[in-house]
Amino acid sequence: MIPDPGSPHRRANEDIAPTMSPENMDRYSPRDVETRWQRRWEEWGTNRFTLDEIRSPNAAFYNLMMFPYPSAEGLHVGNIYAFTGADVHGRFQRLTGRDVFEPIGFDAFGIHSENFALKVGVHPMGLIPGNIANFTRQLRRIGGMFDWDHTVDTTTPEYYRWTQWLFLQLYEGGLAERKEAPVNWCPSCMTVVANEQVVGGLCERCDTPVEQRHIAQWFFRITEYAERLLENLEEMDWSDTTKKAQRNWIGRSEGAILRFPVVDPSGPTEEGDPIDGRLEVFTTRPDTVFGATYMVLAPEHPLVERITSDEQSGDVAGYRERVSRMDLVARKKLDKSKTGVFTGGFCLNPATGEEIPIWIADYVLMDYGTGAIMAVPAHDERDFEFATEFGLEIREVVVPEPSGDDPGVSPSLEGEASSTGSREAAHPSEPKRLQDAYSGEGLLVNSGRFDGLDSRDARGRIVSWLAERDRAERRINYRLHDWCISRQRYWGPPIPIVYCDACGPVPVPVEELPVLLPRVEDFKPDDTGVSPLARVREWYETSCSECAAPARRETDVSDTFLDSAWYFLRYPSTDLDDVPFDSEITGRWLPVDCYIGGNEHAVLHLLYARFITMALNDLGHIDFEEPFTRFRAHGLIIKDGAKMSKSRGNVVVPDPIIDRYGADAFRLYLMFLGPFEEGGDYQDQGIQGPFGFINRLWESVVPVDALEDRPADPEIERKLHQTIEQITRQIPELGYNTSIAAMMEYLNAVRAGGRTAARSEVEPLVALIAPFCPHVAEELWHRLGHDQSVFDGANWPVFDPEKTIEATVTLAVQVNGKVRGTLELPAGTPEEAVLREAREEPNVARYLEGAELRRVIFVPDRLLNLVVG
RNA sequence: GCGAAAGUGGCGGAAUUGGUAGACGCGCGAGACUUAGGAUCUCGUGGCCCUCGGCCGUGGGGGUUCGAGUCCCCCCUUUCGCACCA
Repeated sequence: MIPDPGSPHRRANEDIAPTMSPENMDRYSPRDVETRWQRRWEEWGTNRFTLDEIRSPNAAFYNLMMFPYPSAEGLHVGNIYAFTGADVHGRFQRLTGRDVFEPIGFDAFGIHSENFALKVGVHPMGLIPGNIANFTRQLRRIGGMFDWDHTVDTTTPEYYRWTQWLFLQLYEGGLAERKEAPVNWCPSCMTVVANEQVVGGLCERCDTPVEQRHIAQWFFRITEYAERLLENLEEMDWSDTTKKAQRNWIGRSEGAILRFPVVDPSGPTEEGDPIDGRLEVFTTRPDTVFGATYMVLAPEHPLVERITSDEQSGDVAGYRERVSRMDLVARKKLDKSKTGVFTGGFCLNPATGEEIPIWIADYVLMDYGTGAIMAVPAHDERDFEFATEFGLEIREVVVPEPSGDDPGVSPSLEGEASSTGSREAAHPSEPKRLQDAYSGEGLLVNSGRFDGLDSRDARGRIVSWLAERDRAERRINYRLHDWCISRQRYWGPPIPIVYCDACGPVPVPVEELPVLLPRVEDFKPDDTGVSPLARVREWYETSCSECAAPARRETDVSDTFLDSAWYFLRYPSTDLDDVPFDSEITGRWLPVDCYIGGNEHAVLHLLYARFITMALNDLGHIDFEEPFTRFRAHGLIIKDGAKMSKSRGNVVVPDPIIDRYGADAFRLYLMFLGPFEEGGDYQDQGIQGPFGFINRLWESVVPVDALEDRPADPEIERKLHQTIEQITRQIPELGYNTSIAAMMEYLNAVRAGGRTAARSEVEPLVALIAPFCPHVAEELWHRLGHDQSVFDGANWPVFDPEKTIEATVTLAVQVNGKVRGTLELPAGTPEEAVLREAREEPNVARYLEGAELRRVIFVPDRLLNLVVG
């Protein structure tokens, strides 16, 4: 290999001093090999980049993996699995000649660290450096191709200064706003938690039931990007499951806003009465509006008080009180029966003109749609249940198409109404009553001029009709909420805002950043609903940058997800301290070519990172709007059929395994135990196979003098080219387990019958194994006489398609679809010749005896199927 | 309840996408070698009948096809998301 003078990688040292004594030179010692090469990579700067020195724009490859939270426990097997899988991909790219930037960092702010610090009674500022040092040691030990000159620690002022800058950019761009909002409050963590961090009504971190509170919070207006976040997914090279998860989370639904004029208890309100305003509902089924027999508001709906009649005000207030006290678990329990109270108020159904009662009930959620619904009990399960409970009218307005070929979706009626009798059954004069809501499509009935229309067609027409009188408009609604980034916590970047009595909220001038997080010994959150920083007067007291009057700092810190929403932009520019990221360097390396991470972040982190990237794009800071060209989620490692956890006692501790078998064997085993994107079951004995493989490879190469200097055996050569072909195809698709199997098969073939390998047979294998086992590959590569790292220069072997072609093939001969024999024949043998050979085969002939050959199916080089009768 | 993914030997998993099911590895069995090792090597290893050979076999039941682990329909189970989203 001729060293590339233009390579940014430093050339190898001339002499490489062996650290082993001659007598143990020939035995594979993972410890010796790995410490030697880790040291050498460090000395040579093999993985370090001067990021403005790449050979050509196409050669740059940004290989990203989700950075870890540096826990006190150290790296767990799941981390190592993920990082190894990503590292294999990066090393492969590099072996094919690309300049690969593979950074790593630490996501060390957040509740996780803070809670741990509280638990052990050590300040997080004292705790994090040790954890990071330990992680760094372990990360080096597993042989990742990390560029240690470009790491990120989100808790350093050098980093969070720019996190604060990012906040200010969004603030200036009108994408950050402060508003009072009902929030989830975790009484145990003493903080607001995002909707996303509430799992089944419980706090994601401590499983405490979450309550509701109303606090002024900072929000990022991610909902304004809902449509773009959704649209871009179409074209992105991400795993389908991740895209689906994002789509579901954004939750687009098409429907309409319908306006229901309020009727004053003392008499009908004039239409368009500006004082009274109008009640709006969101519905995806405007076609059922003729069946809306009552309306329900969320108990927190702002119009409730104005609608409630005097007689009902006691009941309404009591109900609202009860609901507000209720935690979200109880409220969201599905199996509980519907509750609610009548407000005493009425509104007009805009389609029928009838007065319908207005109720409040907690099954209507304030944070979706308009916080109000039109209830169509005949065609919505929840409304049906509610109407049944409170004896409200159920009016059927959609009946299934009379074709009746799909009885499964017909409404079941009491009595013996046939499916074609639904129409009459639905007539108000009929005493028969629906037993279930029918939420399918069908033909409209009881809907005035729209009777007989298909419900799908009726939607648009009814909306247009109501829109003529300004009672409806089309609307697309999203499940996605704005991103609440405030945390009433200590361990995060202070939000860079100052409150001035005269000027209101004033952004901290960029040149004054960072707003340093002060070292506060008492950082325990309390029940006051404000951050511990609000107890540090000398910190929060400041002056307004606009009018110089005394002012007060924002004491909330920002969400950890904000730290991780832009770290990939920082990595290439960590050398620079006057900008968050350099535009030229960013233009060269971003967007990220391949991002690998866990599915647990498939929704939130990825969505936030996409949003921030889009916002920065709109604000003119970067020229791309999607940060991750390709994303793949790795699977989960389980043990004994269950997720590893301390409580189960099935946690695999990596260090002792690496001590015994080496990082290379550990890496190889992890990549071998299942498809990378699906994960797999960790078995303690499993590493034996890959470890043995490395040993056999070692023995096949060492001592190098014993290698035969001859052309590869033709059979072996063919196998080699097939193996290269397969692996070159599979590694980019993360088909690691099968790639490793292919290498094992190849080595088995090389060693079959105890034959001695030729150099040309094993040298390519050393390069092939390099992504998985970088240390041993380097060692063998070096012993084979190369004085440069195997990763410098495009050392990935190239296959010759000609040489993958088999000379002879094994054909299966079937009689009536059952294999009765096989034939070894030259590749490409035509049908007639195969048939002739097949008839010679005794076992085949037996089955053809006395039978009439009716049909012959021939798949070239695969099989021959003889159909006899 | 809704959504997604998946069910293949004792185990982890392969299968060119409709063409010899079980590659590769673990484990297990037998043997070889020995500087006794957590080493290495050889052979065997889905079940049953065992005779060259045959029958059965990819969660269960149907179907399409010369041929189904793969495609279609119904059912069962598991895992993971979401969970009153109008």
